[in-house]
Amino acid sequence: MAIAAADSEAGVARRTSLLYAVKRVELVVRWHLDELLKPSGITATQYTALTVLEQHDGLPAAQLARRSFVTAQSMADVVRALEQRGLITRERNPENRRELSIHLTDSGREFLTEYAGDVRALERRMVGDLEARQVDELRTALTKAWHALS
Amino acid sequence: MAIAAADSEAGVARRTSLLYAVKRVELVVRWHLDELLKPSGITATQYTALTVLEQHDGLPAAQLARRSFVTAQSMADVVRALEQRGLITRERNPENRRELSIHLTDSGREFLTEYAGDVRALERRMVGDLEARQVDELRTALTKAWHALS
DNA sequence: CAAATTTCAGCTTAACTGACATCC
DNA sequence: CGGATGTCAGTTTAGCTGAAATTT
Repeated sequence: MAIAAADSEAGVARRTSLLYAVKRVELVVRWHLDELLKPSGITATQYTALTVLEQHDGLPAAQLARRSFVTAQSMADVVRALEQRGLITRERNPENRRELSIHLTDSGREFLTEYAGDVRALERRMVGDLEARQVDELRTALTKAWHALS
Repeated sequence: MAIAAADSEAGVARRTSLLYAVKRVELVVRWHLDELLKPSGITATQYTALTVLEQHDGLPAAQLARRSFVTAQSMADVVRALEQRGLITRERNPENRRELSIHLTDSGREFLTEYAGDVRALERRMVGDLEARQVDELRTALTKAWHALS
């Protein structure tokens, strides 16, 4: 989807709408990420889930869904795919019999290692025209913006 | 869909991935925009097209598509919907007989005026925790990031 | 002839809503 | 019982690809 436009034009320095600015960055980032992951057969959504797991091992699917910004039902498909590829395993949480804790397998960790470089390169390329301080400020601003609307 | 995760967690101040940060802002912004536009029956995509037209009156659909980040085929549906609602008109460009120049109608302009306040409020709320200088830097950083990946 | 615009047709596929069982 | 979690089923719908006509 899209958002409010506004761009500079021959001479006139019109301020780009922030909503539009966020949108287009997200779109171009997604496009690059899709390209980058294409050979692996892993979708960007699946990749996100893996990186979330990397930081929060043992999460149940429902919580993984929240952190990945999809519904639990959608996450079920993602989890199934990742499990079939052997990148994750699920095991009953002994503390809570209704939960299935999800863990990265060695293969899953290897996968993340394999692509970490490319993803980092993408991120670096994205902020290639910014100074380190500006990158930090961008991250901070985005995080604050997210909190403000959540 | 989504992107590389990484967040702060009890104590540990892990740096949030920029890709993840952009993604989640985009998602929450879209959610608010959808809510805001829901009563009007206009989708966020249609709204974007209208704001693009506001700045570039007379654009043919194919160019409108590019600026709205969708294909020409997708834009055709958007344009049809907007035309049916009387928010835009299309007329053959006398300079170029294959083109259909798209123009906002008075009704289209009224629509934009009607929602401009709410959209601006959303944007302001989004950057409510930032100083004016930081907002400008955010806009600049996002624009540079987009250019760097385009 | 290549490139741009428009439009018809068909699809796909990712994510959604709804519903329900299980468990704490 | 309220609130999570997991899972089955069905749907949608937005945007896509493909293809062709027209014009420059």
